[in-house]
Amino acid sequence: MDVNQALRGAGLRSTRPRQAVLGVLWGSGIALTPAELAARPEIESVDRVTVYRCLAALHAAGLVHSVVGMDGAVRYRAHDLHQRGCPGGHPHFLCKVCNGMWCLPDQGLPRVEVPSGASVDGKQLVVHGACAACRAAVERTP
Amino acid sequence: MDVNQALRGAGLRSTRPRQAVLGVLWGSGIALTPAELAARPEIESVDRVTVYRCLAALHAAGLVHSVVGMDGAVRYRAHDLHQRGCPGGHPHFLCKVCNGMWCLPDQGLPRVEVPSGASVDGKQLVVHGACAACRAAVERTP
DNA sequence: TAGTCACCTGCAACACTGTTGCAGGAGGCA
DNA sequence: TGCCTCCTGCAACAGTGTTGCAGGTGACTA
Repeated sequence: MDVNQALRGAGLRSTRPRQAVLGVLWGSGIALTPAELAARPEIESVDRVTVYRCLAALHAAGLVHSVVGMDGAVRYRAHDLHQRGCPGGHPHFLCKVCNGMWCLPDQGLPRVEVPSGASVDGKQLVVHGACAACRAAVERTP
Repeated sequence: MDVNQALRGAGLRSTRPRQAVLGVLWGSGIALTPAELAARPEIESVDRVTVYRCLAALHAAGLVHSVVGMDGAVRYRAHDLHQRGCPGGHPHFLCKVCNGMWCLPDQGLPRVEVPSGASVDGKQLVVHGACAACRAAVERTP
């Protein structure tokens, strides 16, 4: 499935900015903030406001999910191409050095007892630390 | 232990803004954003910048811990008076209606397998939904 | 292929959040 | 009481996200 098909399939118009945003998210494989996205060469020419609106549309259409890192930044991650309607029902790993965020889709989220009478809409588990590449870089240049 | 003692004990000067901020956090029992804190009558007269700096100092001194909600807002919660050096090592419940945040200190955080070579500094689990009071309010006024 | 219409984009402006620099003031100790 | 360090408040700024609006474009129909 390509970017065009994915957009159409989700009921969205296939426009250049949306193709670019979804293409970068698919290509990067990690979760990106709107600012990181806007800095990509493929998206540099797209207005900042349009990036936000594209992300909102993709999110509403279920093509991406969002995660809030310990730094308070919202990051967006494209779902696996062949696994529609992802969930985001998994932990995420956030590297404090390079700020990259990775999904940990093999693992689930634990059951949590909430205060009596409260209802649960969703959960989010973020693990923060240093990724392998950043640890190696730090050890090379102490 | 009172606010003064707590500040001194943590190696901080006991000033009016710090007393006010810590007092409100202790009194409220829930986690508050800097903006929510600054809106409190006890703190209204304190400069916005000072609120941020007080929170940073209290956090560094281990008198409060911080949590990032699904809304991207950082919230601060005072530790239990008699339980120094809290941890934040527990889940938090965030009400999407009133934006209140509660600690769930009886429960731990699960073990998570991170990508090979990565190191873990900490974890954060946020459960979002509606608190009992907000659910009741919604049901009363449909 | 041309026409139409709803949706999308880009620009400008704004609100909010958080940070930095600096001068003056207050807390705490001798 | 005096002094020194730390803290506060003000001003200014950067970054992030939102809103309104005019114009442009995609997709559908005839």
